[in-house]
Amino acid sequence: MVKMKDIAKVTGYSITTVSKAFNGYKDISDDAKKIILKTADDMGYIPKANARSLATKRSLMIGIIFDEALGFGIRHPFFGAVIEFFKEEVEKDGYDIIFISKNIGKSNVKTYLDHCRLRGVDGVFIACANFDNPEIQQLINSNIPSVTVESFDNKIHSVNSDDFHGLYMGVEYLARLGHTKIAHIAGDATALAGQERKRGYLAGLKNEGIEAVEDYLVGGNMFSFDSGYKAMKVLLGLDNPPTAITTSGDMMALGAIKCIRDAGYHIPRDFSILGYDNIDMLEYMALGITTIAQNVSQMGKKAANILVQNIKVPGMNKKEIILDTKLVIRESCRDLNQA
Amino acid sequence: MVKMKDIAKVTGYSITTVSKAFNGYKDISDDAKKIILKTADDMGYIPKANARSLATKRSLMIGIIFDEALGFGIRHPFFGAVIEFFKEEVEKDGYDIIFISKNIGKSNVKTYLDHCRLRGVDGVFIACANFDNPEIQQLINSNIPSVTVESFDNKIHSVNSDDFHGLYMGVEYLARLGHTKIAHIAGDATALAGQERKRGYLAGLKNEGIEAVEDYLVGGNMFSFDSGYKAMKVLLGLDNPPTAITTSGDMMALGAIKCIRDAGYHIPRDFSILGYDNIDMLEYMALGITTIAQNVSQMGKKAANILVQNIKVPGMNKKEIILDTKLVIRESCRDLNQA
DNA sequence: ATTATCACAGAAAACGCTTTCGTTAAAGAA
DNA sequence: TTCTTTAACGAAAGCGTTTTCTGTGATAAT
Repeated sequence: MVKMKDIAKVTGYSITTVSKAFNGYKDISDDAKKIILKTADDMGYIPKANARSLATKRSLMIGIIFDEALGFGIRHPFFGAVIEFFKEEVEKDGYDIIFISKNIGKSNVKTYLDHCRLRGVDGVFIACANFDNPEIQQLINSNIPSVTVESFDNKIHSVNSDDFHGLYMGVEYLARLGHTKIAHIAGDATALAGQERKRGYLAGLKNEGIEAVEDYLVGGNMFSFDSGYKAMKVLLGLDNPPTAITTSGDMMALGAIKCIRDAGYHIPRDFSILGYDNIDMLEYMALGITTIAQNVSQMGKKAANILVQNIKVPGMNKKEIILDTKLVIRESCRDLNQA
Repeated sequence: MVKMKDIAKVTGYSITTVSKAFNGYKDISDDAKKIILKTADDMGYIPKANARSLATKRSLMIGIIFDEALGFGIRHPFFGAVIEFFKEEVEKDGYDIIFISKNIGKSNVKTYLDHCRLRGVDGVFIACANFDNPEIQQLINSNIPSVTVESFDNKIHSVNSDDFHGLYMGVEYLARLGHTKIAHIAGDATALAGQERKRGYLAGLKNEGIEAVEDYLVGGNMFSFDSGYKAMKVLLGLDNPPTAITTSGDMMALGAIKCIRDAGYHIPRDFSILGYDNIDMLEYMALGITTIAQNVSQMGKKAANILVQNIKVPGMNKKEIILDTKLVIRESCRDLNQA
């Protein structure tokens, strides 16, 4: 592999000057620069990131933390998408992403922070994690710049959706369609998103003058398909079941739909369903599912921008960005007015 | 950050001996080793991968190439899953994965190979790529070990599904249900998978004594939802439309289903649909879609194993692995016998 | 008692790059 | 002319490891 030394030899310049040609130093003549760059190109020179990192203490790598109970990994319908947009954005600045897991190989790397240090990442994107996890705390208390989405911790930058308003908007829509018996399948109560969406649901109800029914508020553990299925099952068992069901995530909505269908009912004839997230999958379903869309691409991009910025200017103030949500109307909610 | 030098100072041993303690050298006493390891642990020592790579010329990083026209990136329903399993497997050996794209930042990195060299990856997993692409050729002709799935090139290890038999089995199943008017929405004709599945379809037909109808063989560009939708549209326009439609991918099947539904028909009453791949998404659909499952986890794992092996013993013979496919029966195919 | 073997340890070079600082010659100021 | 500034360049140290090779004292073999 051709290295700077080789270019130096061919051009007659020193290694120092060669290096300067690449790194925008001013104390080098235009001539020298031109010759060196040309020669480097001809010789097919590619700098070695490792060596460079060693010298500069910058790796141009960003770690991704993906600490979710569901085990989807990269395939997670929501976070997978956020990461994709995040990745595309940081690549513009020359960063590569790397997945941070504990237990890497046989080494003595045992924690997220260890792995970050091993690879010398310049920053870390905590895409999905429980902030009660001591390992996560250890990480965000370290000197490694970090950003997260869909969660909040005052030690770290975050970008979130306006989840409160999202569900608020959702029940507003349902009420407009004539629904009064509106349920909510809540997401993880320990997650910010789960809490906010539930709050939005409750506030939406109040706003419409609808009294909250205790039985209509179910779920509350995970955001999963199964959890949605189970929650729907209890809703179905009620003496006076709801006509519309809001959810804290599309996967739960999908689970609920499956449950409804298994019970022999039809959507939206018998039950109206409102999803949350607007994951890609919905595009491909035969039955169009009405949902509250998060701005996934913005979420990924903003997170990327903030992190990169923080890497460049270390002492940056904590930023918290809130993204608008949007109601995406498809076919899963019935208009009771035109019965 | 604590480095070997610090451990050396504290323990009184030399840097050399400290290094030996970590790397399984034999010319070090048990005592020394124990003391060094203990001290390292106490001091929270984590080796720096960069420095190590520089010295060893191994990076413990594997590049992932994801060169697909669809633009899904990481979110690709099929390859995303393969990559996840691949990742989990290589992590056991201490490898991290990194996504290889051209045009990385402002650097003079312009090709996949450039990016690989920049990062010094030990191997590369060509998850999805067109082997006619000169950049891909450049890469597999380099000295970097590589492996691919769902494609074939005699220069590189590959793991594939028995796609031929998959579709063969599919039409066999459909014929058993009483179907004789069986169509096929073909995948990309330039892709091995697309070709093999089509071959399997044709062979299956012949095996059942069913004459192939030219009009029943449609599609042939991409594996996408849209492509499936469009292909189904022409099938629907036929004077004598098929009763069953096999596809070269679940996304196409989903597109076809949408098309059928938009046209006011019902599945499986009016048309039977057979998917291919068994992507995760199918689990969550209200209508269970019968499909030919590829063994995604095995595909990812085998690819990982082969690549890691090849990294360790460079001159390894080219391997080609063929995985079994499996018919997964759900609800989308109608049994014509019990009409 | 002498030599060969062995177990253990460390010095030093190497990996490929960046960056500080010093040097030189030419140009400008006095 | 002499002094100061400036532009261009290179020497060398440093980043944190690994690895080869040499050295030493103790033990075993002769």
